[in-house]
Amino acid sequence: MKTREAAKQETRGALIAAALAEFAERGLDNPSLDAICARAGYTRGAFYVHFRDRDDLLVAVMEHAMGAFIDAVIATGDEAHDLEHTVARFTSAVAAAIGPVPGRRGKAALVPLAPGVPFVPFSRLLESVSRSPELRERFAALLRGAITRLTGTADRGQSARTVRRDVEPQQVAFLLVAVALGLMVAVDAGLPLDPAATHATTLRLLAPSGSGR
Amino acid sequence: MKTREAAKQETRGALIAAALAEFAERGLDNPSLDAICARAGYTRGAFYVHFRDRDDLLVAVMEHAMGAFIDAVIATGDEAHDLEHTVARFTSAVAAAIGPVPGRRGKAALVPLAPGVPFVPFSRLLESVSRSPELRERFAALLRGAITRLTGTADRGQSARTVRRDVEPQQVAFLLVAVALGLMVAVDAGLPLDPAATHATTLRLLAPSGSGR
Amino acid sequence: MKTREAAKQETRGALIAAALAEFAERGLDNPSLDAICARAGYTRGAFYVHFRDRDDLLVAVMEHAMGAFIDAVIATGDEAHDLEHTVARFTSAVAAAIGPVPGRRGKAALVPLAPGVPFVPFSRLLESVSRSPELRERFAALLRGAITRLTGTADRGQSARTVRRDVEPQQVAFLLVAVALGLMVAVDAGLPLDPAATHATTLRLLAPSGSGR
Amino acid sequence: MKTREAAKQETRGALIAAALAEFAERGLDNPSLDAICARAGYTRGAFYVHFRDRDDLLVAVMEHAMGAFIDAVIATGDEAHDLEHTVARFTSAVAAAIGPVPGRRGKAALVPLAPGVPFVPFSRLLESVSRSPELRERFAALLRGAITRLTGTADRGQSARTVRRDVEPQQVAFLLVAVALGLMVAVDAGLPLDPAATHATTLRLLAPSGSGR
DNA sequence: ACCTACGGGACATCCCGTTCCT
DNA sequence: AGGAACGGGATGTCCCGTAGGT
Repeated sequence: MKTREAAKQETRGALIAAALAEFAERGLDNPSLDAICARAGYTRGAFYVHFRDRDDLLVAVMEHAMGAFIDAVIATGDEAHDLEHTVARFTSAVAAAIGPVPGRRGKAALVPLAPGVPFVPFSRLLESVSRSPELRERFAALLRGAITRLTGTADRGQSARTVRRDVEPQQVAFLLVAVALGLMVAVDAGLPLDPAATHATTLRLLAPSGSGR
Repeated sequence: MKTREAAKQETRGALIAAALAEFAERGLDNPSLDAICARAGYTRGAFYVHFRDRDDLLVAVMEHAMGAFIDAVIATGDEAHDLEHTVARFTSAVAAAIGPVPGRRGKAALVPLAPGVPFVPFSRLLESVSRSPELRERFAALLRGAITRLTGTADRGQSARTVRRDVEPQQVAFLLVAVALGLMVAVDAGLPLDPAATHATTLRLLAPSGSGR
Repeated sequence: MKTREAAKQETRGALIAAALAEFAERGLDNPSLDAICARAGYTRGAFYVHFRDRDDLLVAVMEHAMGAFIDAVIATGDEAHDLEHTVARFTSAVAAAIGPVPGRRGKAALVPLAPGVPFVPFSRLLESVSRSPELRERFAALLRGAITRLTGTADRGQSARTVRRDVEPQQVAFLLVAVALGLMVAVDAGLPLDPAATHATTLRLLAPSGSGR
Repeated sequence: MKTREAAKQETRGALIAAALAEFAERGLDNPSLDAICARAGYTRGAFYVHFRDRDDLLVAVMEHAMGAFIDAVIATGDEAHDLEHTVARFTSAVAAAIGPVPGRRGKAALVPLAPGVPFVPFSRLLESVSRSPELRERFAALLRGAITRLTGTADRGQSARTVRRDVEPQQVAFLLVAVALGLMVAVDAGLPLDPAATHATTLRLLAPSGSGR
C-alpha cells in the first residue's frame, strides 16, 4: 500500500473535508459521526484513530476556518498598506459573507473558508472557540496579530497624515478589530449592513480633522 | 382558582432557574434534561408540559439573559443622556464581566443576568441565538432598539455640540453597537481590555474637531 | 395505541423470535444485536428496555428451547407409561435431531424447539447454561424432574415385572438421564448413532434376567 | 541454528499457557487477546505469527485439555484391563472434578489438565468443540478411540464371564461413553452425584445374569 | 399537571485482523 | 519474529421525545 504516514494523512484529511461539508450543510451539531465518516468513506473505527472525540474534530475543522476568516475579514500580510484599503476590505468581506448563500435565509454571516469551499457560521466559530482552550488561544493569537498589523498600518497612516494623530495607533487597531468582530455578530444576528456607509463613517472618524470633505 | 395558574408558573420558573444554573456551571449542551429537572425537583414529564423541547427551554432561559445583557452593556431606558455616559457604561460593563468570576480564568466574558444570579458566557448567548430563529429575532430587535436609542443620543449630542456633526447619528450608533459586541467577543477570547483607554479613544473619535484636549 | 403491557410483551416476543431465528441460522455469537433487532423491526434502543445485555437475551431464548428439549428427549408428562416407550422416544429424538437440517453438515445435534421453529445446537444450550446461574438452576430442575418421572416409570416397571428388580429405580433413572445427555453430546460431536441398536441394548440391560430372548 | 526454532516454540508455549490461565480464570470469551498476550509478555503482533486467529488458539489450548480429559475420565492405555476398573475410574474422576476447586461453587465439573495447572469447565470444552471443525474431529476421534478400547475391554470381559454375553460389546462401549459424557454434563449442571451407587448400578447392569449378589 | 417507561439514535469504548515497519 | 497502529464492527450507556397512565 501507501507509505503509512501518507495514508494516515489522507484519511484524516478526508474526514475533515467530509465534516466541513456536513457542518456547512446541516449545522455543527446535527450531523452524526456516522454520517461524516460515511461521507468520507470510512467508519467510526477510523475516526477515533485520528480524533479524540467529536469536539476534537470540531477544533481541527475550525483551525482551517480560522485562517480563512482572518484572511478575509481582518486583512492579511503586507498588501494592506493603508487603513482605507483595510477597512474597505473587511466591510465588504462581512457583507459578502451574507451574499453567497442565498438559499439559507436564517443562517447568514458565514465565514468564507477558501474559494469553492463551504462556509461556517461565525457564531459556530465562536462556539467552538469557547469550547476548546487550544482553539481559544489560537483565536486570541490571530486577533493579537491582526491588532499588531493594524497598529503598524495606523502608525504609517499617521506619518503620512492620512490618519488623525490625536489617538494612539494601538487603540485604533483594537477598536477596528472590535468593530470587525462586532459587525460579524450583528450581521449574524440579521441586522442589515450598509457596507458603503459603514466604511465611509469609519474612515471619517479616523481622518485628520482638517481633511476637507 | 388562580392557584392552578400560579402553580404552573411556579413549576416553569423553577425549571428555568435550574436550567440557568446548570447552563452556567456545565455549558449549554452538557447538562441533560434529567439533570435540570432533577435540580428543579421534577422529572421530564413535567418539563414537556411547559416546553416544546430542549431548544424551547434554551430560548426561555436566554430571553432572561438577554435583557440583562442589554441593560448592562448597551444601556437602557432614559438614564443614558449623553454618549460619554453610554460609552463609559459599556466599557466598564464589559470589563466587569471578567472580574466577578475569578475562579474560572478561562471562561471570561460572562453576561450578568441579575444580581446574585449565575452568569452565561457571551459566546453561549450567541450560540443559542444562532440556533433558534425566535431568539435570533429577539436579539436582533434588542440590537435595533439599542441602535435607535443610541441614534437619539448621538443626535442630541450633535445638537449640544458634544458630538461631531460630520457623521450620521445612525451610523455612529451602529458602529458603537458593533464595538460593544466586538469587545465582548474579544474579551471572551481572552484579549486584555484597557477600559479607560478604550473609553477615551472612542470618545475622542466622536468629539467635535475643535474640542480642545 | 395499545395497552402498555400488551405492546411491551409484543416487542419482547418479537425480539426473542428474531434472536431465535438468527441464532439458528448463524450461530450464537455471530449475529449482531443490530441484526437481531432489525429483523424484529426495532433498534437496540428497544432491546435494552427488555434485556439487560446480550447474555440476558440468550437466557430468555434458551428458556424456550429448554422446555422443548426436555419434551423431545427426556419424555414428558404422563404419557410415558413404560420404560420401553421412553427409551424409544429419546433415542429416536436424538437421532431426529440430526436429520432435519441436512444442509448444515458440521452443526448436527440440534435441539428441536417447536414444530416449524428453528433449532439450537445442544452444545449451545449447555454453553448458555454454564454462563447463567438462573439458566443453570432451571436446567438442573428440569433434569431433576426427568429423574423423578423416570424413577416412577422404573418403579412401575419393576412392579409389572418388565424391569429387573435388582437395581434401584432412582439409580436407573439417573443413568438413563445421563445416557440421554451423553447421546446428545456424542451426536453433537459427530459420532454415528444407531438408534435401534442403542434402544435394544438399553432395554436388554434393564430387562429382568429371565426375560426370554 | 536450532535457536530459531526453539525460541519460536517457546513463544508459542508461553502464549498457550497464558491463554489457558486466562480461560480458566475468566471464561473462554471474556479474555481479550491483548490480555492473553500481555500475560505472556508479548503483543498481538507476536500472536498472529503463531496462530491464525482466536479460534486457532482455542483449538491449540483445548487439544491439551482434551487428552487430559480422556485420560482422567475414559481411561487410557492398557492399564484398563477390566470393566470394573474402568467404571470405577470414570465415576470417581467425574466426582473428583467437582472437588478440587472448592472456592468456585457454581462452576463445578472441571476438566483436570495437568497437576498444578488450571482447569477448564467441561461445558467450555464442548463449546469449543462445537465451534471448531478441527477440534470437533479431534474430539470425535478421541471418543471413537475410547469406544474401541472399551469394546475390547467388554469383549475380554465376556470371554472371562465377568460381563453378560447377551449384549454386543460395541453397544456396551458406546453406552458407557455416553454415560461418562452425560455424567459430566449432569454434574456440570449441578446435579448431585453418588459415585459409589452409580458405579454399583452400572456394574450390576453389565454383570452376567446369574452372578450371585 | 406530573410520572413512568418505551423506543430511537448518537457516542465512546473495546477488540479483532491486517498492514506497515523494525 | 515481533511491535505499532490503522480501520472495521459490535456493545452498552446516555439522552431525548412520546405515549400510556395517575
